[in-house]
Order: sequence, then structure tokens, then C-alpha cells
Amino acid sequence: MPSSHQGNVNTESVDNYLKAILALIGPEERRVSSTSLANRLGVAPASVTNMLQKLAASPLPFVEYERHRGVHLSAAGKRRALEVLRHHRLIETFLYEVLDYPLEEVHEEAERLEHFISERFEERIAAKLGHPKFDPHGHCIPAMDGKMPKQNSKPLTDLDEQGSFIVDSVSDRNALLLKQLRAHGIIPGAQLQVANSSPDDFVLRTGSDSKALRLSRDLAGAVRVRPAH
Amino acid sequence: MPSSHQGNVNTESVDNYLKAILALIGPEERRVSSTSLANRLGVAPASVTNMLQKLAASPLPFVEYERHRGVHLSAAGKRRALEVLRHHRLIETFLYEVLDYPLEEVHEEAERLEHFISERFEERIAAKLGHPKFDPHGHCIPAMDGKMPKQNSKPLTDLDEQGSFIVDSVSDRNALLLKQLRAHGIIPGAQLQVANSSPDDFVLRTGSDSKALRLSRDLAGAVRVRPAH
DNA sequence: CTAATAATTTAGGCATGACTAAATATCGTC
DNA sequence: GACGATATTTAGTCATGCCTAAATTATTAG
Repeated sequence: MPSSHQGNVNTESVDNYLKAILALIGPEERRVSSTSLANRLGVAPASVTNMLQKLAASPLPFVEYERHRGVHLSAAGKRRALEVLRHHRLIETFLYEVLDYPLEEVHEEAERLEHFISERFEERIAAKLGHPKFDPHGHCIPAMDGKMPKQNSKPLTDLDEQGSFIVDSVSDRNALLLKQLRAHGIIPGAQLQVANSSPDDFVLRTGSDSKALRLSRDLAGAVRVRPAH
Repeated sequence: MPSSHQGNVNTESVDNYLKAILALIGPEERRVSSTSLANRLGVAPASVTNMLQKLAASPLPFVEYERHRGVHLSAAGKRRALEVLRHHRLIETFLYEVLDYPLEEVHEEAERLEHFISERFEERIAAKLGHPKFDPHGHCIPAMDGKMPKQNSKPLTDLDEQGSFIVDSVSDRNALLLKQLRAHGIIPGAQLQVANSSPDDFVLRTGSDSKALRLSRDLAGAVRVRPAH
């Protein structure tokens, strides 16, 4: 029987649903549709409905769900999702800093291990790393109480103006893109001079290199930046 | 669908069966009974039969099994069992050396994580630790090719003679006993002067302490020693 | 060598979490 | 406001890995 804290079942699968919902609600906390969850999780829409019904039916449920109206996290669900996200990002940081993983490989390993580490493991790697605030992709690591500072970065594909920016974060969802970005020196903290931005090509220059780069939309879409103050 | 290398299914559960069989066959490689497996794994005997039949029926099976005659590992099964054991012991060493876990807590965490780490993780922690040969309980860590040097230690409860011994290893199966042993300075490498050995009490003196200790059979049974050369 | 006991296997179920196919709701457009 | 497209849910299956109860096979004592 899988572990539970309060009537809730707490499996790897449930964790993944909660994480996916957290990722999809966005800062405005919209309700999330079954289809978008199914896409994100790589399962059939019917499987999503099934799981959501199960989650919503437990006492102290992790989600609020009404049929045909999408789903949204309860306080307990958000707490759990943030805990798993904290695990994920701490593990990524640990793999990168302590075990010298290449950036593009930390995500997959963290994705597996995040479900199985103990509170002690979490605490120990956090201590070893000096309680980091950001993972190696530049994503913020939720504090133990679930607090996350709000984000003031924008996708590189959404800029209104040209100018000087700092790479805030890079997406961890595609190892290949990540490797290419890294090869161009585009990692969190890097400085970018963003020039022309046509809908399909993003032209810029990095701090380290004097010749201009041209990024595909895919590549640029994996980068978030903030103004170089 | 769970990962597989060669027709074999490769789940946490399967790993645990293989590890348990490996532990129970002993150095003489006896066949293992369903009941002993059931006891070790904490499942019903019928569940064991079920699993063994499934394992034996796959192409390139992990086990050889004939009904009513016990089970034994195939070459592939032994390879897999040793790989998981290597994971387990490397993780224990890592938790102890790098994350400063107390000795008696490494086992439980390793037991969970051993099933989910990648080859890369295994390789990286091994490198970080300088390719250790022994885990913090004093157990030998199988090499990548599965080789294990043979053991020349004996249970403290099985000694023929009194005299001077070195603690070879301590059992990891009971955290409480382990903590008590540690409190008495009985950890791998410690020197022991073994005196009287009645069937129920084991009297000895450690290198570090001048007054004699009296260990219960339970406690003594968790210790293996070798002659102080 | 047989009978009782112990070990093992068979049979039938259950929960989890996926799937497909079919039914039903909702939405956007005319 | 109705209709077709799309999204969602229902219904029915399946594999995994566990369970209990009942049947069967082995072992041991007399």
C-alpha cells in the first residue's frame, strides 16, 4: 500500500499529475483541462479523467474537480506539488554541482529520483549545497514552506524591444535543445544583446562571443530573459 | 511498460526478488525455498510462487525454477542481482561519506533508491568516492563485472576460540541494533578482545575502551569478525 | 509404509493505473 | 439557436503484483 498523509494516496503517478497541474495552471492559476494534462503526461485523456476522479474523491483531496470544467489544486495538492518540485530542483542542483552532470542530463535523473528521496535526503543535499535558491536551469527552488518569489522574466520569443538582457532560465524539457543552447553559451546568467527579432529567427550576441547568433524559434522558445537592469 | 534488457521485465519488485534470492543462496549456492523467500520479502508464499513462475517463463529468464524444488539464479539473474547490490552499497557509502548520514540510516534510503539510479549516477558516485571496495557496514561492493572477493570472516556468535579479532562487518538489517553497536564502538575495523562466549552472552573488550562489554545474542549475531592477523 | 504435518501451488480476487471505443457535453460558427 | 467539431467522460479491458482459501505435493514420525 502506497504511503499517505491524510487519506490521500501518494504514488509516483499521483506526484506526476500534481506536478503537471502545477506547471499548467501558470501564475494566473487557471483551471487545467484534461486534454492539456493528457498531452503533458503522455497518457490518454480517459486516463486523466479517471485519475482526477480518484484524486477528487478522497477525503482531503489534492484537487478540486468538476466534470467538463477542468481541475485545480487544493491547498494540500499545491503543497505536495511544490514539495516534489523542490525535490526535483534540489536533485538537479546536486547532480550538477556535486556529481558534475552535464546540464542537459540532470532533468531526466531528477525526474526519476524526486519521488523516492526521504525528507532527510532532501535536507542533507540542501545543506550540502548551501540552501540554493535556483537550480542549474535558473528555475527557482521552492522553500520548505512552499514559498516561491514571483518571476519577472519573459520568454525570449516575447520581447517588445531590442536591447541588453540576462538569461534568466532555460527550459529543461528537451535535452537536445539544452545542449545546443549550452554550446552557444546560453546558460542562466549569460548576457545577451538581442537585435532583430523576426517571427522565426532570433538574432543576438552573447557576452562571451563577438559574432551574432541566429536562434531558431524552438531554441529561442526555451530561453527566458530579464532586462540587464 | 517497465524497462527490459532481454525479454525480462525489470521492476522494483523483480529486483527485490533477485536480491533476496542472491542473499539466501549463500556461498554454497543452494536452491532457495518459496517460504524462505516469502519470509525475507514479507509477502505471502503464494505471491512468491506466482512471481517465480513469471520470472522463469520469460525468454532468457532471471531464474531457474521447478515446482516444489526451489529456485536459483540464472547467469542473467545473478548479473542483475549483483548490479542492484552494487547500487545499494555504493549509495550507502555515498550517503555515509558525502551526505553524513548516521550509519544506521543509510540502509533504508539505499533500499529505496537502488532501483531508480541510472548507470551514470552509479558511475559518478563511484568515481566521487574513489571506487570504494567496501560499504560503511564493511560489506564488499561488487565490481562492475560482478566480481566479489570471497569472504573470510565469521559471525561473532560462531567463534571456536577466544582472542583478538577485527570487526569485519555489521549487519544492516536492523537499524536499532546497529545504533547500539555503534554506541559501543563496534564498527568495521574496530579491534575486539573476545573472552568468554556463553550461548547467550558474548563478553569482549574493544580497542577504544578498557572495560568489558557484554553483548546479547541478537547484538553479537549482527557482527562478523576476522582474526587480528 | 502410512498418516499427519508442513510446504507449496492453484484458483479466484482486488487495487492501481494504464488503454480503446463509444457515448455525451461543450463550444464556435453560421 | 442549431449544428458540427472538439473535448470530455463512461464503459469495459488489461498487466502487475499483491492477497486468501483451498487443493496438492513432500517430508517426517511412528
